Amino acid sequence: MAVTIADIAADAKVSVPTVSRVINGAGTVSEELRERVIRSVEKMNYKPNAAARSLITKRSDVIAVVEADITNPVTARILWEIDACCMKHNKIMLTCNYDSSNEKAIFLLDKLLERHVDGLIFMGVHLDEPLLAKLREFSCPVILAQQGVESGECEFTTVTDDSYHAARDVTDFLIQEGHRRIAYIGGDANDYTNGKLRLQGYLNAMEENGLEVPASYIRQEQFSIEGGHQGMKEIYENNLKLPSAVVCGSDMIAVGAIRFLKSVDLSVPKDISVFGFDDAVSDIFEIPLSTVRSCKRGEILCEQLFKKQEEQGKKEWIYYPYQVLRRNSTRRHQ
Amino acid sequence: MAVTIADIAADAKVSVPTVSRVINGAGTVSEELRERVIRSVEKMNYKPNAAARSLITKRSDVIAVVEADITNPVTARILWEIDACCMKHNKIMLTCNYDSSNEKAIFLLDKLLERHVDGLIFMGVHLDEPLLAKLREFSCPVILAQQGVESGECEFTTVTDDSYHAARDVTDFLIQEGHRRIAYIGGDANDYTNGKLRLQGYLNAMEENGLEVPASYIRQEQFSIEGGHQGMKEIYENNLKLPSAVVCGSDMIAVGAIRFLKSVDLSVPKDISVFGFDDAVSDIFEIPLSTVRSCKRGEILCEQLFKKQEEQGKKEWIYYPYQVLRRNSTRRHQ
DNA sequence: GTGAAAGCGCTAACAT
DNA sequence: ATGTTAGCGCTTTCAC
Repeated sequence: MAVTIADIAADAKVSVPTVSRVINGAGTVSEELRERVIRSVEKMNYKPNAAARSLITKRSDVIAVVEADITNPVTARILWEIDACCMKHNKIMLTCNYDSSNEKAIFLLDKLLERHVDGLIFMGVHLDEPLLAKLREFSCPVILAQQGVESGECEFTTVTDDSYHAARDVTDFLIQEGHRRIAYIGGDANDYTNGKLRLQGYLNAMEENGLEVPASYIRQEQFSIEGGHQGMKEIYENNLKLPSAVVCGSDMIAVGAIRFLKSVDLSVPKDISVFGFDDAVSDIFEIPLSTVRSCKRGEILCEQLFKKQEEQGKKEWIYYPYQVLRRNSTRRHQ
Repeated sequence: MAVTIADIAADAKVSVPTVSRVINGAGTVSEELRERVIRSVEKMNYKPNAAARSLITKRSDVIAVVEADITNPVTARILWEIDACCMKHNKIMLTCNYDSSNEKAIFLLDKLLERHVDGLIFMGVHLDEPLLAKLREFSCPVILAQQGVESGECEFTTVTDDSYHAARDVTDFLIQEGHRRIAYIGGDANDYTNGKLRLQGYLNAMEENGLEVPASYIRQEQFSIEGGHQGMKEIYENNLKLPSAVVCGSDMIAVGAIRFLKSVDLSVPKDISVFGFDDAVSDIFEIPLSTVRSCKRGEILCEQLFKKQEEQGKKEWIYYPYQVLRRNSTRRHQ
C-alpha cells in the first residue's frame, strides 16, 4: 500500500491538515512543523494521491487536447508548444486523437467530462452541432483551435490562422512579383478556416487587382500530397493557358503540385511559382517552399486557458501572427 | 454542481450501489431496476466522477506515455498506434514530452506517480540510473520502448527495433548487390539500441564478408539532417577512395547525406547508394529511400501492458518485426 | 498556528 | 437481487 497523508502525519507527529498545509503551501504552519513534515515526506517518498485531491478540489491539473491527427506535423508541433505551456502552469497535458471522426470525438469528450479536466483545447476540422453541444457541457474553459465556427457570434474562444489575410497577402505578393495568371489549389469549403477563408483571401486579392480568375484555375481538394497532385493535374489538363503561379492551401498540397509539375517536365519556380501554407516541410523537401508561417501557436492557444476569470467571459476569435516567407519555390514573373 | 450517483439513485428510486452496479455492469440487477437507472442516467446526463472511482479502485484508466520529442514523426506515429490500442482497451492515453532531458522526465514521472496510472510506456533515449530508479517506483506495468538497457538482465519489458539484425541485413543486401566499399553514418554509441547496435550489425556483416572497413568510413553523428550532412562531408573529405554505398542510422541522416552528395555533384544512387532507417520520410523526400520499416510498433508495445498478470512477471526484450525495403536510393554496383 | 470533524463521489464488503 | 455501512485519501470548515 502506498504511503498516505496520514502516515506522514503520524511520522511527523502532526495532524493531517498540517501536512496538507505544508504540501500545498497554503494556510499557516510554523517553521518547526513545516520542517518535520518535509523531512517525513522525503523520508517516506510520499506522493499525494491526485484522485483524492481532485475529488475535493474539483480540479485535476489536467489540460486535455483533442486533435484530429497526432501524426500531422503541424499538429505535433502545436502539441509540443501546448505541452511546454502546460508545464509552465504546472498542468499535465492529456492528448486524444479522434481520427477526424466527430463521433469518436464525442466519445472522447465524454471520457474527459468524467475526468473534470481543467481546460480543453479542441483542434477541430469540421465543427458540427452535436460536437458543439458536447463542448458546451464542459464547465472548464474550452478553446477551439485551428478551426472556428462560421456563424456570427463567438461562443467559444477561438484561435486559428488568419487564413483570409494570409492568403490575400500571398496573392498580393505574387501579383507584386509580376504574376497575372494565378491559380489556387486548396482544401474544400467544409473546412471553413483553412479551406473557405483561404480561397476567399485569394479571390479578393485577385479581384481587387482587377485580375480575372477562370473557374478552371480553382481546385478544392484534400489537404494532402495526393490532393495537390490531383489539383495541379486538373489545372494542367484543363487550361491551355497555364498559370504562372499557384497559391496552395497547405505545404502538402504544394508538394503534390510540384511533384505533378515535375512529372510533366515543368520546373518550379522557373516555369511556375508555387506558394505553400504552414511551413511544415521546410527541411526535407527538395525545394525550400515559399510559405506562410504562423507563430507561437501553442503558446497563444494555451495561454487562453489561463486567463483570469473575468477575461474568460468575453469570447473572441484570435489569430496567430504570421509571416509570409519568400523562399525558392516562387520567383518574379518576367 | 454536477449530478452525482446519489442524484441518480434518488431519481430512479433505488440505492446508490444499485446505480453503481448498473453503470459498471457488475453484480446482479433486475431488468426493471436496470432500466429505471439507465433512464435516469440519460435523463440527467450523468457522468461518473473518475476521481472518486479511482480513489477506491486504485485504477485510473490512464496509460501514460513519456517520450523525448512528440514532434519526431517516428514518435508521433507510434503514439497514434498506442492511442488506438488504448482505445480498444478502454483506456485514455496521457502523453508527456520530456525534451530529451532526463531531469524533466523524472519530474514528469513523479507527477504520474501521483496519478496512479495503469500503465507506463517510457520511450527513452539515454536510460541512466536515476531514471531507472524512478521507473522502479511504479507499481503498474512499465514498458521501455525504443531504447533498452545495455546491461545483462531485463528489468523491464523492453520493446525496440531489432537494430542489430536489421543493420546486418541492410549491409548484407548491399554486399549482395555488389558493393564492397560501404560506409556508415549513424547516431552515437550513447544510444545503445539505435546507435551502437546498428553500427555493430554493420560491422559484423562487413567482417563476415571479409570486407575491410577503414575507420574513416564510420561516422557517429546526431540523428538529424545536419548529422547526416556533416557525416557525409567528413567521409567525402577524408577518403580519396569513396564508398559506393552508405548505411545510415536513420532516414534523417540519409536525407542529410544525400543533400551533401548533391552539393558536390554526386548522384544518388548512380554514384553512391544510400540506405536509410525508419521509413519516416517516404512521401516528401525527392528520392524514395531504401530503408528499414518496423511494423506494428505501437500495437506490440501497448499490448504488453495488457498481458495477463502471470505473464507480466517474465520481463523480456521484444523486437518489432521489420522489413528491409529496396527503393530508389540504392542500386547494384557495377 | 494547529487539530478535530466532516465530507467530496464512489465501490466493496456485508447483510438481508 | 437489493440496501446498509464503511471508507478510499485528501481538503476544508471550524473550533481552540
